[in-house]
Amino acid sequence: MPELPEVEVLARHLRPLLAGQRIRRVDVCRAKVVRPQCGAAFAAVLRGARFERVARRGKYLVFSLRGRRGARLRLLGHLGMTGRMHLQAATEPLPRHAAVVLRLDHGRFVYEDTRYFGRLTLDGAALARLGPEPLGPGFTARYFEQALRRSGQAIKPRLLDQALVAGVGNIYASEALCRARISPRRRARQLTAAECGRLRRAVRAVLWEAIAFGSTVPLRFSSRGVADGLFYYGRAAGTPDSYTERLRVYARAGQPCGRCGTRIRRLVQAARSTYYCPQCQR
DNA sequence: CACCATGTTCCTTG
DNA sequence: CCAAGGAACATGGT
Repeated sequence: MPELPEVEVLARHLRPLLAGQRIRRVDVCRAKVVRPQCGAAFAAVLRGARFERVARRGKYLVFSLRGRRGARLRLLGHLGMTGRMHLQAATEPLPRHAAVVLRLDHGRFVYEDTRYFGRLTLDGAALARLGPEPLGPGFTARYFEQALRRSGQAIKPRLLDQALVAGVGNIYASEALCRARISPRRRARQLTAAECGRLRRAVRAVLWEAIAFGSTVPLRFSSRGVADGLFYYGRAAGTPDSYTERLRVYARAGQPCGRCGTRIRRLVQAARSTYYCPQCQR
């Protein structure tokens, strides 16, 4: 669930639910997802803290809290590939892969992650390494063009570099290149100014539309069942077919391109799948 | 059994 | 030293 749009929708969902809530107790079920590595120290700092703000930066959730002695705390959450966060009643069963549980005054905040690739950390250093927000003012045409000019890497894996632009992942990288009609194999520095401009606009449009889509789906962040509200692969269980059409190329190898009918292809770049239309994207 | 999976970090290769 | 690519991480779905 974890590219920028999914994290943004989650942040909006959690914001009103967490504001003002106090952490009574912290249970670290999987020590490896927590930093500092000592789960006891992590728990001790957060115990008694109160949530003040929930924000997003790239693929990170940023929780601002006030510690029990008044200190400002910043908790970063990264969902890895399979992480989820939701609130549940204290009487509900914990999900199988619960990694960290924050017990609140009423109910609890659960971070679960089947593969445990995600992280919760009190160390904010990761944010300093991120590039500009793609939907923010720092992601200018000039910045993007100059940043791409410095790399001979293929443009698709280049888009996954969080220091170039923060929040684009494997799904939306393919989608943005499709929308901009640029081949994923093109070298970054060989894109023309016009192509850089198209790609920048495509990145923004694809992310913006995904957020808009996610925000209109009634979200139910339950840990079990199919309709858990996160628009994974563009499919929300039990919703009309139009939602399944949301992604133009991702995971559609062999299916006809919606524009020209050519079969969509899958290729592997830097050990990740890329999907594209060989006719439309040159 | 084989292969694939929304991400990041670390190691190797050139 | 640098850039780029691949494996590792851990679990589940098809």
